[in-house]
Order: sequence, then structure tokens, then C-alpha cells
Amino acid sequence: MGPLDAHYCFTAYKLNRSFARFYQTVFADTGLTYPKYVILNVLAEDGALAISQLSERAGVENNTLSPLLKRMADFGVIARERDPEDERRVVITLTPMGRSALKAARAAVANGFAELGLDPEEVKRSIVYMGHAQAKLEKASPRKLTMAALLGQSD
Amino acid sequence: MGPLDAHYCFTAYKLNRSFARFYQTVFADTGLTYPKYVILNVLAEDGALAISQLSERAGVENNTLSPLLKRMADFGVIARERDPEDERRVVITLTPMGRSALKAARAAVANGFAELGLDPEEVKRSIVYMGHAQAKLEKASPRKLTMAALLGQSD
DNA sequence: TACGAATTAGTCGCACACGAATTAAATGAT
DNA sequence: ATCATTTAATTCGTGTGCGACTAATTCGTA
Repeated sequence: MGPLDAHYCFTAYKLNRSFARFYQTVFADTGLTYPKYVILNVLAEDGALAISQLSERAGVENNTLSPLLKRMADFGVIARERDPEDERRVVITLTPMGRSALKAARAAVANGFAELGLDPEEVKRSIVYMGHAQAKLEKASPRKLTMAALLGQSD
Repeated sequence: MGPLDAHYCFTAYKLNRSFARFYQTVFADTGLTYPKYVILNVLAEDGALAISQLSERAGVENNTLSPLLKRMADFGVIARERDPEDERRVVITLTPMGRSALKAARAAVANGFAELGLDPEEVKRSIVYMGHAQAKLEKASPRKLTMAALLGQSD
């Protein structure tokens, strides 16, 4: 499938959507989704976070998080409060319900994941490799393709 | 960050969006996007394809492809034609412009990708590992989480 | 103190992405 | 030959995801 980078990005693209579908299947009958599950995990790890911090940890822009967090708050798994020390900030915390929901979700997912029969060592190496690529991609400032180059018949 | 599966999915999630941002940066000044680039690559590899075939190769549902392909056709990189042998099918082909656009896009991306300084052997292994996981996830039929289990305080 | 700059969330518009329902065409069964 | 079934593409509704912009708050500095 063409050059290595295209192959790599395409593989990442498909893996991510396979994960999304897998989680979607597990969560289908609940209000939970894949991105919401990610957010719950980050919150469980790091406790109370402002939206900007959560944005950075999850690698999602805050304008994506704002409506997502609103839906999660409506659902009851998180709480949103203005930081009294800095009224610009909105601090997000897991509710007790959010904590128990995450526990149940993790159990359900771990169950389905175990049945895949993946080699844990390979998964760990895979995570390391993906992390390398992700870190480099995140720091990169590639040159932009111009419209002229895109349409040029020169080669 | 919690259990291995959560770590794995989160890493895949971030890698995919880092790729998307990277490609977006390269393509910013053109009409091209990351999913469109993927489609162009699949078409370059496999030639003329019906939408359902393209859907399968790209791992995207056809109701996602329909509007995407319409935009690409408007842009001029692909052509959409009804198959005269089976009027239900819409056959997608790369236009000459699409072919040259892909060439230019590949060159630009390969350029930026090379500057990341990733180890090609590691990238290849990473692709293999991700492929393993993707294949298993795709075939999996995990048990669904119930609303009762999600909300239950039992454990 | 006062006022411009920076920071933080949120809104808006657009592009994916999918499940469910719909429409049109081909196939199969009687 | 007719009609139910299947297949292919599209439409619809909802949820993510981002760039650009806006509103509110805080900070820096005169």
C-alpha cells in the first residue's frame, strides 16, 4: 500500500476505529462511548482537572471537550464546578457514580479484551512503539503542501 | 493508566489523532484531508472499486464514504459512475488529477515523515503488531455491558 | 487604579463516523 | 411472470473532532 508512512497511518487509522467499534459494542446499551471512557480513565488517574488540563492529558482540543463534558455531566458521571480561585476555570471531578461506572466498564472491557488472546508482551511493545511515533508526530512541524504542487503536472 | 486494554486503546487513540493533525498540517492549504488521503491510497492500490468494496478495504462504513466521495468528486480527484452491468453499483476511479495529486501528497508526506527520524524497522514491527490487534478486534464479539452493571454499587 | 494582553471556556461551522431507516436495482422462489 | 428477499447506495440523526471566533476573567504594567 504505497510508502511506509501511508501504510503506518492507515494501520493506525484502522486500529483506532476497530477499537472504537469494539468499545461501542461493549457499551452499546449504556450511555457510555469510547471517548467518554477515555476521559473517565484520565480523571480516575489524575483526579480533579480543569478543562484545559484535561484537554492536554487526553490530547483533545477543549472545544471538543466542552460539549462532551456537558453530556457526561448530564449523565451524572462527572461534576463541573467553577474554580473559586480562578473563575475562568471549570474543574471536572468524577462523581461516585462515575467511579463505579468506570469500574464496571473496565471489568467489561477487560473481559472482552482478554478473550482476544493477544500476547501481553507484544501489546506492551506495541504501546511503546506507538508512543514513540506519537511523540515525534506531536512535535513535528512538517512543511505544507501547496495547491500548486498538488495540481502541478510537472512530474 | 489503569488496565492494559485502556492503555492500549488510549495510545491508539492519541496516535491516530497525532497522525490526523500531522497530515492536516501538511494538507492545510489544499482541499485534501487525512481520510481523503487514505481513500486515494486505496484507490491507487486497487484501481476501480464500487463503494461497498472501498468501504471494506478502508474499514469505513459506506454511509461515511458517500458524502466523502461526493466532496472528492466535486474536488476532481475521483470520478463516480454507475456500473452499466449493475445499476446499483457506483464505481469509483482516480482521475488523472487525482493521480498527480496523490503523487504530490505522498512526496510531501514522505518528506515530513522522514524528518521525524523514526526507526524504519521499529515502524515495520509496530505495523505488524497493530495489524494483529486490529484483526482480532475486528473479529471479536464482546459481551455487552448492561445498564444495571454500569450503575450497580455491588462491588 | 486602569487598561491592554493573555488565559480559559464556550459557540459556530464544517468534516468525519456510525446505526438505523430508506430507496432503487437485481436475484430467487414459486 | 410475479413478488419477496437481498444487495447497494443514500439520507437522517447524533456524536466526536478541529479551526476560528467570542465572552469572561485574570494578569502585567504603567
